[in-house]
Amino acid sequence: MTAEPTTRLKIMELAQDLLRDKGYNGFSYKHIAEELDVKNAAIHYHFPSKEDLGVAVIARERRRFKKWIARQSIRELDVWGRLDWFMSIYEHYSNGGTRVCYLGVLESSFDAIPPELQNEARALNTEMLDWLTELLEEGRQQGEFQFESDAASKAVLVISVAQGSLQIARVTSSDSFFSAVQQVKRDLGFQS
Amino acid sequence: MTAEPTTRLKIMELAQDLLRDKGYNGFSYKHIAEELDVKNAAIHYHFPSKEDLGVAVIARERRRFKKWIARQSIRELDVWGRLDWFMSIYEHYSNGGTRVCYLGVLESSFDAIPPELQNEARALNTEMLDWLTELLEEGRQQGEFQFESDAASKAVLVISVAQGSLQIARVTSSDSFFSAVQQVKRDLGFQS
DNA sequence: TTGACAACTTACTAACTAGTAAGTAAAATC
DNA sequence: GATTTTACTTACTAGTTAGTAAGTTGTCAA
Repeated sequence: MTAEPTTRLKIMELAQDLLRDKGYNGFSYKHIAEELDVKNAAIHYHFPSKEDLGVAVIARERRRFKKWIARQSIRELDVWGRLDWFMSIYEHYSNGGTRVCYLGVLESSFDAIPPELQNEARALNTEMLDWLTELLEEGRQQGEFQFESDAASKAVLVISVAQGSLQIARVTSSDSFFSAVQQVKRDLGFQS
Repeated sequence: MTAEPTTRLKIMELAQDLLRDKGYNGFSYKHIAEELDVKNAAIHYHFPSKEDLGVAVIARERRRFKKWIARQSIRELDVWGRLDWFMSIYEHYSNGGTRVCYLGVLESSFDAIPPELQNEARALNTEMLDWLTELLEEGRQQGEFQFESDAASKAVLVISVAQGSLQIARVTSSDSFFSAVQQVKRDLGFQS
């Protein structure tokens, strides 16, 4: 889309990493300015307030998720393939066990982030839960997934496991994420 | 133990709440000072650095956990009872769906908290995982719990679910925690 | 060629951050 | 009764925070 990354994009990329690693209150415009060798006013030019920056990062992630789930190559996968794809989003976040997903970070310090960012976090959470709920329901109707609870509760469980195990992996530096995903799949009836 | 809470204890109580709700970088000595109507130097008197305060809060929680699991009334419970007790710790954190557990908070912004606090978080995490691993192994040997993976992986899964579902409950304001716990119990073989 | 606009920098601010040094009043210890 | 200790307050500091106002420079269209 763009040949060379503009300052605006560089800011968003770095902010995304910082948000993930340090939380919304764990980084400042100064960090970004020094890292990218620009002045903090340059960041304020693109994102007038820190809230704007945070919202922009999560809103982009929401757009990406929407685009992904609309893609033919994802839609034509069977239910197991789509589940694997969904988990691979978290796996992608997981950078050698040192990263967690945005939602866990934002949820953990929910009372300390600005209102618009709360809304974005809530929206992304809902969209992911809704998609996964539908997938689980479809898989159950196809006889591929086995579970007793309602699909929405199961979706919360699956995302909880992904989110939680990534966080635990961070402090134990183990591969707890992969093991957790395997258990979830087996729980749903996967024959290995 | 103490008739009236001293300033030191009040600081720790409030810091604990703030840590849980806003994260380590989401509160300041000023917040505590204003809330308790003391000067920020009073907090520095009891806890020279913010790192000391954070460590004190988590270290106390570690001592409490150790004391709990050593208690006769806990030890004499059957494996299901002990599992329920363990989950009730998280339930206690969950204050109408607005609170999460300390570990999730600290893990989420792990790169933005001071080293000694990282160590305390790691230690508490390990101690809880170890206790739960032993419980799961004992339950399996008694024929009460059914699971295929190794007990340590299952322990990570159970704690992930508790931690993750509390975080999700915070943004969806649902009772996802209770539903998640029920599913975990059913998964282990609980007959309702 | 001019004028508008985009993408910045320079230079600043007020409020907040953790943290300190020196003083004080009351209680405990000798 | 004198002195030490505890638990603070007063008054301060250096650095950081998000944020702004006023310039500067390069590009691009009329």
